[in-house]
Order: sequence, then structure tokens, then C-alpha cells
Amino acid sequence: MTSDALVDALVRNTFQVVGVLTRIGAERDLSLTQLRVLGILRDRRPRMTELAAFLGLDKSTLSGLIDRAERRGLVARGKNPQDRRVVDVFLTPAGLELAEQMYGEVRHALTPAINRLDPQDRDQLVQLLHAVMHSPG
Amino acid sequence: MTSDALVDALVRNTFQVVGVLTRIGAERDLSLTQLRVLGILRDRRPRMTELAAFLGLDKSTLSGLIDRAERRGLVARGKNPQDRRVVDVFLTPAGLELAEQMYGEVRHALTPAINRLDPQDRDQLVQLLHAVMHSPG
DNA sequence: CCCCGGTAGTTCGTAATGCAAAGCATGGCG
DNA sequence: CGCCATGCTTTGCATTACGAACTACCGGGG
Repeated sequence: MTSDALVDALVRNTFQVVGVLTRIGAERDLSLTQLRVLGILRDRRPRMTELAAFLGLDKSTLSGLIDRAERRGLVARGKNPQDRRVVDVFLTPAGLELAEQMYGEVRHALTPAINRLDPQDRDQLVQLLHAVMHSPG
Repeated sequence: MTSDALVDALVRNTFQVVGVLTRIGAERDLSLTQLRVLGILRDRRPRMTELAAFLGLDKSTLSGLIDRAERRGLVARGKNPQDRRVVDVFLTPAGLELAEQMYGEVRHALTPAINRLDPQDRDQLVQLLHAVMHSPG
């Protein structure tokens, strides 16, 4: 069955990339989740609940996560004047710099793999991944 | 830059699939790592150290992981007659059944995504993923 | 205006994950 | 036999994650 081979390939690819991300995070003492938080916050300023939903985590998990990142000066909590219950989260300058830096490393780590494809195959792969991914179920 | 788009797509794809796997594992009280262990052991009988290396985890982490899986009757430890220091790990029948069952669910969960591609695009995607993945660095 | 249910986050208790360092048993070499 | 290397386990610690209980705030109805 073709779709079995595709499922296998997707799962293998997933753990491969997870390995790269985990390693790069670990070099900065960041878990996969923390790294993902930084990645998400690069271009967003969500409230706690939104971020939790995005990550698929419980609100209570996020409190601790943001606590630790805040203690390290990577993110900050902001009060929302419209509704004083909500807490907005955003990157500090240090957090933004770290995020960009790690993104560069991810890019660097994946470059040898990517270079195995010629440019038109890269475009093709981007297209196929977009087709497969968007709104999964 | 095309490769930026590809890096983004690979990372997004990764977290998407991780989400699916995590959810399916959680329904059976299995972490992503435990699920991965079951997946790996479907067609292998490695020693502890091999499995740890495969997962990118410390040996000591694996002891606990296998302890818990063994307590639940999913895996077993076997003695290696050639070298009595070595511990081989393998699935019990229950573990194998669970692994196959979850693989089916993963397949099922990814089917709507996969069906968004026509068969020739699926083959193409499998080929591209294989090209990108194999021996990454 | 005040009460009241609902929403946003935090706190607390617990289990699992992961690492590093130390320990135990076995293997293999001189 | 002595000794070091290897394979795994144990122990101590921080992080991750969940659920339940708690606090603070919002908005509507009486």
C-alpha cells in the first residue's frame, strides 16, 4: 500500500527533525517545548490560553513553562488593559535573539539534507508538505 | 529563500505529526517516547544500549522507560547467553498487538491528510522524504 | 448596585521523563 | 590473578505534564 510507505516516511521524518530540534535546544538548555514556544512567539503575542491551545497543552502546564522562561529572561508577561484577567506573553529582546539564533542553527543542521534536493524538488516538497499539512483533522 | 520555506514546512509538519502521535499515545497512557519504543521494537530486538542510541537517550533513562513498559506487560527483558551483561528488549504479544493497533490509528489519523494528494503525488512525497532523510548528519 | 455564573491564570499534588554520577556485575586482556 | 572496560541499574535532581482546587475578574439579571 502506498499510503503505508507515506505514513512511515512521515513518522520517520518527524523523529528525525525532532532529534535535530531537541539537540539544538539541549545545547541551550531548552526542551523541545521551550524551543517551540520561542519559535511561536517570534511573530505573535498570544494570551496564555491561546498559546496553550496552540501547543496542545493544559493551561496549568503553561504557567510553569512561562515561569521558567521568564526567570531566564527569554519571555515576559504583559497585562491586557481591555481585560485584566488575561496575560499576554511575548519575547524579550534576549528571547528574540536566541530564537533567531536557534532558527539559524536549525537551518544549518538541515542544510545538508536539503542540499540533497535540487531547487525544483525543494519547491515540490514544500508544495506537497503544505498540501498534506493544512488543517489535518 | 526557498530553503527557508522548506525548513519551515519541515518543522511545521514535524509538530503536526508529533501532535497526532502524542494524542494517540495519550489515549493509551503512553508518552511519545513509549509509543516510539513500541514502534521500534515491532521489528527489532535490540540491547538496551542500542535502543538508547537509537532514541538518542541516556542508558539510565532507558532503564526507567523499560521498567514502566515491562510493568505494564508491553515489553520484556531477555538475557543474552553470549554476554551475560547484555539485556535484550522485545515486545510481548500484548505489546505487539498494542503497537499494531496504534499504528492503525496513526494511519487512520493521517488518512484525510494523505487523501489530499493523488497517488502519484504520494509516491513523489515518499521519494522526496527518503531523499531528504537518509543519513542526515 | 450587588450577586452570580463563567472565564483567565495560578497553585498544588502527583507521575513520567531525562540527565549525570555512582554502583554492581561481567567480560577480556596482560 | 589483577585490572580496566563495558552494560546496565540505582539514586538524586530538574523539567514536563495533567487534573483539581483556588483567586481574580468579567458581564448580565434582578
